Amino acid sequence: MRRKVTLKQIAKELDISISTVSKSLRDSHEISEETRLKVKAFAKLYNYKPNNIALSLKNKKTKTIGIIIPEIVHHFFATVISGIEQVANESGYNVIVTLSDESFDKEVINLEMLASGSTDGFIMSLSKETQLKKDFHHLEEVINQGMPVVLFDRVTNDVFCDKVIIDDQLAAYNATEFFITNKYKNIALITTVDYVSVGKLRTEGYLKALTNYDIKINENLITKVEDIEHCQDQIIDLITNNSIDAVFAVNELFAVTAIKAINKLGKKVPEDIAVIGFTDGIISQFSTPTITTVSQNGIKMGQKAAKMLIERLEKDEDDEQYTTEIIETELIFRESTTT
Amino acid sequence: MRRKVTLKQIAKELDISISTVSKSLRDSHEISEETRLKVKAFAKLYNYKPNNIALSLKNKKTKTIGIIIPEIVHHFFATVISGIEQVANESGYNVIVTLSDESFDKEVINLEMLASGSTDGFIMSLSKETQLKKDFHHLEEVINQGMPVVLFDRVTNDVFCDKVIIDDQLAAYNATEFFITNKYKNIALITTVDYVSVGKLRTEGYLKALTNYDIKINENLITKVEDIEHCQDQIIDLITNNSIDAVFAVNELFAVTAIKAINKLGKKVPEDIAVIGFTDGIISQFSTPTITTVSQNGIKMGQKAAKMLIERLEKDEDDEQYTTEIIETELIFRESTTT
DNA sequence: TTACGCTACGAAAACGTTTTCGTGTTGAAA
DNA sequence: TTTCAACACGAAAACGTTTTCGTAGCGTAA
Repeated sequence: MRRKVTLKQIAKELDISISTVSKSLRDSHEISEETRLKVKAFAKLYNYKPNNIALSLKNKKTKTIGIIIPEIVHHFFATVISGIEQVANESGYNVIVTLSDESFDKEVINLEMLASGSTDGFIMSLSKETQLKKDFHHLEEVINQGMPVVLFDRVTNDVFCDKVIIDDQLAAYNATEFFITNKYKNIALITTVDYVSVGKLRTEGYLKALTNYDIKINENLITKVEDIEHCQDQIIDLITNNSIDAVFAVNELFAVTAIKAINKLGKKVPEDIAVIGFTDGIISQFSTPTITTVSQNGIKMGQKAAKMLIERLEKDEDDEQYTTEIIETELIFRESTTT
Repeated sequence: MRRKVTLKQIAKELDISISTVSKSLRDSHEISEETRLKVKAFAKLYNYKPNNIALSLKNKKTKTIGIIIPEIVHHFFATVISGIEQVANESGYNVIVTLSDESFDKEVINLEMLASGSTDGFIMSLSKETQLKKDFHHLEEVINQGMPVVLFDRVTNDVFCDKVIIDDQLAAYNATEFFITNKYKNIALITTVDYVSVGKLRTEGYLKALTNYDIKINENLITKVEDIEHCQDQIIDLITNNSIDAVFAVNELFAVTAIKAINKLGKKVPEDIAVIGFTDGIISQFSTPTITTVSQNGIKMGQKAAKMLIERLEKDEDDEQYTTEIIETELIFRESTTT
């Protein structure tokens, strides 16, 4: 087993000093060409690679970005990671991923762990529990220590940092408006409980659209799902007990569940009831019928977040001017709606 | 902005030596209780956390596991990461994820980058290109340097290391056998090109089942998809031009595409044609009809891989005895088959 | 008084780099 | 012959830890 070779070993082997080896490899003009070539040949032969850890310690930079997300099995978050990874790699950064599992405690633990030297900055989306507790001390702490943080998707106004979001309210407004202008009268909403920031915003967009078009809001048509695992019953209730011709769901899961419920009740999508979802994930693309949905463009979101973070990392003066970037959404028309 | 506090700063502030501070925080009996408490109080006040990078350099351990996978937006890989992350966290390890994007070069670059001190070991699944080239020098290199590697799912016999896989052949055999014993006569196979190791194995399982039950193999019923993006046409051809009553697909995408093609041709699943897929992902769970599939249990796979890696990391003598763990699969019955 | 053994702490090395500064040698100019 | 620059290299510090070893001060037993 050939262990990793260090500058010291090369120096010893060639009977020169460590400094000379280091300078040779970095093409310093201080070193004669003879020595330089000799060292380089030797280094190549032994496949020398500088030790990242030592470099990190010396430079006080790890060239690593920490990502903390609630769940990785959500397609949306996976696409965001993919976007982050792309631009991070281009700029020579690594990406270290941890999951909060929607738990406040895990979020704090992961943040603190990564903040102890492992990463230069963070890109994160808040866990549900954190949004519920509204406790952001852990974020303020790391920001205070000079580590930049970029929040995406599930953000909060209570923390001052860069953010990248979509205009959830506008996107929901547009989806609802599409229904309205296409003569749908009874538009149901399937949404989350209010403490999920994006869910609340999407609900507001729905309400705003109805109000703007002078449509009376019927609370019976609004279902707030408490327990995602068992949303099916609630949704079936909604569809059974009301005469509706359109459903706007704030995520894919609700949308597909609605479609299945509608089918089960002997009605057809989109002929009897049209459906629009949120998040252009696997489900929307492959469900039958395929689902018209609001595309969040996770890749772009990740790319933007990474760019913002890296930009802040690479300039030394830390200005306190934070920006919130809004990624435009798009209504992707598929089979669950007619035009 | 309160920068991170170090031992040196605490020492200076309290006018004692660095050693004393370090020992106090680690509850050394060498230090008087008075000093110990004083230091601890001060450290707590300033929220002292040891610098991971410095520790890594000193201990020659990073407590970090490197993951290299082809794609993160594949649900299966996401579940594996989730499994890895779980047991890694429990053992105090971090997880750093990089993506090869199915490219050999990116796989090599990421591996080398992480091998230069960033991680203690690797868990990876080979990129398609790597499997095609059969070039594993990069893996041998890091293994030779004493870094343990655990390969999962897409593995190779050409590299000596721990592996965790499912018995792809057996799983495919069982799925095919299910069709056979339920009186299905004309069982089609939709699979990948042969250089994808798991695809090949699943194909073999299908063939073996047919052979064992004395069913003549009809090459026309076997479609090897070259280009996943445009698999639809190939699959439509298959179903149009042959009289089949069952389809075994080696992944979710092929399965759902087959179902859509079958529907388009005016036939019904499962009444006219039954379908079994592979991978219990989002698609299988939410497609209409839901898809009977072979569950790979990515979570379990990730957990096992992480356990194997950590076990090897924590024992100092490196034995050359490598094991290949086989995760049992399960046929999950849903609506795309009748029983 | 001497010898010894604690107690409580500090100095320094080590991990692997990079970089600043110092210095010995050489050759050329004065 | 003296002086000085240029060249080529080495010593050492620094990043933040942990740990080994050394030791000053003090109390106690002989």
